Amino acid sequence: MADTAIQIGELSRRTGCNIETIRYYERIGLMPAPPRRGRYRSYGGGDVGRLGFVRRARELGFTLDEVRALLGLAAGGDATCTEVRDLAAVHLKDVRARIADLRRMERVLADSVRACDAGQDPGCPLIQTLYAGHDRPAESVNTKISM
Amino acid sequence: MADTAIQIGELSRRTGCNIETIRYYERIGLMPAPPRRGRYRSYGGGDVGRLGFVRRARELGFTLDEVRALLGLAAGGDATCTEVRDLAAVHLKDVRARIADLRRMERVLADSVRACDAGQDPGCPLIQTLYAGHDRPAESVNTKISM
DNA sequence: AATACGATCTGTAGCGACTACAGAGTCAAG
DNA sequence: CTTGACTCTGTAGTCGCTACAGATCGTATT
Repeated sequence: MADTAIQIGELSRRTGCNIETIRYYERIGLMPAPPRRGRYRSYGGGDVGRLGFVRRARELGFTLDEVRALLGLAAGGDATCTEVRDLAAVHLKDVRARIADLRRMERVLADSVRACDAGQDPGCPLIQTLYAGHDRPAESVNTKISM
Repeated sequence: MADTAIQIGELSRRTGCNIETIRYYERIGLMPAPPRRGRYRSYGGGDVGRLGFVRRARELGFTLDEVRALLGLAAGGDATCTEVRDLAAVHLKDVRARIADLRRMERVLADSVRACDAGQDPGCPLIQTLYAGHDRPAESVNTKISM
């Protein structure tokens, strides 16, 4: 436990997290500032764990603020499970909304591409879709256009 | 056709596009700088059409660069349908990849929430998932974590 | 001992697609 | 003549990184 000290490059390799990103996480207070060996950052096993946690949470689509909250909850006792659950449930709802949005896009795009391939319309079907719009002004579940 | 001149607020209302965003589109050259009545921008029917086109393309998830390309193609003749089709097809692939990513997230989240609800594990199942990772380092189709 | 190489350091600026101000000017109605 | 709604310009902020530039550090080789 004592001499498992590693440098930032090794931490990066073990977690799959970019070096610049690690330093960024430190700047915004998501990762603690580690002690220095000389002027180099010196990390331990705890950091590998914490950063791994952060990365996995990010892979599940949690925002950095949510990750911060999760880290706080994870540190607390086990009475926090409900809170974690609720955070996840809210996020899950969001993920599902995004899936729904994307599926709508997918459908329209696939239809257009198919119509293009059929090639019977005078003029490009997709361009026509874009010019005319399709009935509704197309409000998405998420108000904003989420790239 | 002559006196259909409208102000930016009206254009915003008709297209559902934020005023600031309209000015932003002008700055980046996606919308042409309209003539001025005094110092106020004065738009015509063509602008409503063009901006509507842009908005619908954005709703389909095209990037602004892709929208620029689509606008160019739309202006060109009808030999461009193939190019439009290809642009759409590439984008469709991307949309599908994102859906796949989100579905992976959805599955893990839903599982965790369910496990939390069951409430049999000692400790929170989601927190445990995040700490331990689930077998693979979880590479997504899109290399980067796409919020 | 000099030098080359790799890793790390700090600090700043850029990305995409907006969004949010501040502070000034313009216009019509009451 | 003032109020209120609208518009103007310009700049800075958002999110989550990513990409530099230019300095410094530690080790290995010549």
